[in-house]
Amino acid sequence: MRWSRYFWHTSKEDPADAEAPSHKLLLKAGFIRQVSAGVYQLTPPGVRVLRKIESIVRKEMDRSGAQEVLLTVLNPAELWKETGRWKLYGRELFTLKDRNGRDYCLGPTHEEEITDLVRSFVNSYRQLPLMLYQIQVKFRDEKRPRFGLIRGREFLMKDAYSFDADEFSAMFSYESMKFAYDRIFKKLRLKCLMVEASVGAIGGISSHEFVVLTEYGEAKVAYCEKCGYAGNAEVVQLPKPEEEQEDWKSLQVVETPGTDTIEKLSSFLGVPPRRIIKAVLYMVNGSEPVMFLIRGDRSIDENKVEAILGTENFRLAEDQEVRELLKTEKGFIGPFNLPSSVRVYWDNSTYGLKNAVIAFNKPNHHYVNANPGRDFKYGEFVDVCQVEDSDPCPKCGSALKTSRGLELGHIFLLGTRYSEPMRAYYTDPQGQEKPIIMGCYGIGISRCMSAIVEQYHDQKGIKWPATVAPFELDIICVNTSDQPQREVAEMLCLTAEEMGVETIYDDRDESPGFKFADADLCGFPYRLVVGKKVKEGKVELQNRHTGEREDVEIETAISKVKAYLEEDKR
RNA sequence: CGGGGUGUGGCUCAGGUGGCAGAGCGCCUGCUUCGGGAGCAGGAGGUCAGGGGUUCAAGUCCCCUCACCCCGACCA
Repeated sequence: MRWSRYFWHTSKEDPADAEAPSHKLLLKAGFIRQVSAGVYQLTPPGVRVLRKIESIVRKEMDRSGAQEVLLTVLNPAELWKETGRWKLYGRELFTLKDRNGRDYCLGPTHEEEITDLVRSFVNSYRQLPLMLYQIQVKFRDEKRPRFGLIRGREFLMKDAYSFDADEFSAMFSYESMKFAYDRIFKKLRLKCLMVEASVGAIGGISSHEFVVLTEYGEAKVAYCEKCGYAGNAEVVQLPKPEEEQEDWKSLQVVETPGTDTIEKLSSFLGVPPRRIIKAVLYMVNGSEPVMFLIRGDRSIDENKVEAILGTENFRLAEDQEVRELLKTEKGFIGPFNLPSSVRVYWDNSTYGLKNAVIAFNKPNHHYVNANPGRDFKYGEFVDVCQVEDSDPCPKCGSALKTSRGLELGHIFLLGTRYSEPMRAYYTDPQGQEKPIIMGCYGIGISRCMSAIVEQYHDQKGIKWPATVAPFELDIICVNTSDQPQREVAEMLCLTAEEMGVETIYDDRDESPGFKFADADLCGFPYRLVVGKKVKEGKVELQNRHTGEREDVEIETAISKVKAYLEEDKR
């Protein structure tokens, strides 16, 4: 491909609206262009990368026995009403009406539609198991699109669905997807962690996420370097700590004016935050007060709260509600003399404290040296504590590490959440009608493109792994007005194409520095520089990943590149 | 959905206290140059996000709307 005729336009300036490296570089290098919030166009090189990711995913899906389908973008509301998700999915669903006023949505995921397809043809155990997948554009009206392709409102996703006769067989399908995902992320060269994920309110059986560790992700994960355990922060259970060993001191009431935060209280009393018991009041379903008590140096994980409450419909109590219910101010909430309507939960972190500080619903006052058993009684213990670095691993007890992560894949054993309400039943060998056991398995294809850039870039630009690079080789002619140089460059270009090396030939009438900068920015794994050394029968081969340069014979240059590439892609 | 910020040429931005619309990059023409975003000369390119208001006069002051970005809670 000749760059002078190729629709590829890079920019010298950093784009103003981008923050994340992948967002910045994909824009600057001209792979994507923004059309509106969370909606992007892909240019020819952008499509080349995307298609490569897609074909890696497709190949591994096919290999694991999944069969490709193409479902619709425009989904009729009826199917969504069958499972109740027309209402449940909420504002994220892009909805529209046709000319006759019928309701549709732009598919954000396709459980309903695939179940509809399968139930129309499958009615016997003899037709199971079955695994179908598609690579399709999805639409979600995200509250906050972010970071370019990382979270768009329109994005490309691979979604697979498994259909099995029983749970054992379904587990088998699930495991086969785990292996497929492992192979896919290896091929994409993504350093990826498989973490245990929450099964959520759907009541699924098993769920894992595949996350890459990057600060531009929205998942919080904890992992153990000792035993290999890894989990989404919200599923990592934190146990009660050891009871502290310290003699009881005498209980005191201390005036603590204006100490409405843990920091202020801690420095006012000279007591470390971990000796303070913090009370947080939530309102569930608008009006049911629930109090959580947690150690002052820890914070509440609202995903865990959701799991305990069984609803996502809760929020922190307003100042006014605190006054009405507890006759006190925020910062002075405690578990004493509460109205009977207030449910109380003690986080595990509060267990075994000695000589603690705790509020008792009197503004500007705290108890100091409060001790469980003498001054107060614990109630029901729960785990709502956010995981932090060096918390104990739930498997082996070693210190955990925590990190931000970007979720690229999610696999989920669904059970009969969709097959039951949609009556996707089959007849078993005994003639009994049974619901099909389902699983679903997603990979954010366009998101992977960003994730790869997050993991493979430097100051100068992108460093595409050979498996997904838009072109494998960039040929630069230093002086295009030098006849011999140009002839060598053209010849190398032809040879490369004949030998099946995907090549772009930078024949643009620009200075060498300009072309070098673009080559670094756009991230080709290999670059051949045709310059002065042509006289000696040599050209320079550069490796974008290692930065290494070597002079190679013109005759063998391409076969050398090809050999390197084969090694890289292995 | 809460909080913060920004909208001026294709891109990145400048335009105290109202007074002829600007620069750099990019683009076009010509000449020179050619191993790390070249030089000189000439040229084109604007609904200053949109609407309303104040004023002799608004990019600039006031009100409203819209768009986009960032920080938090949620999805791949």
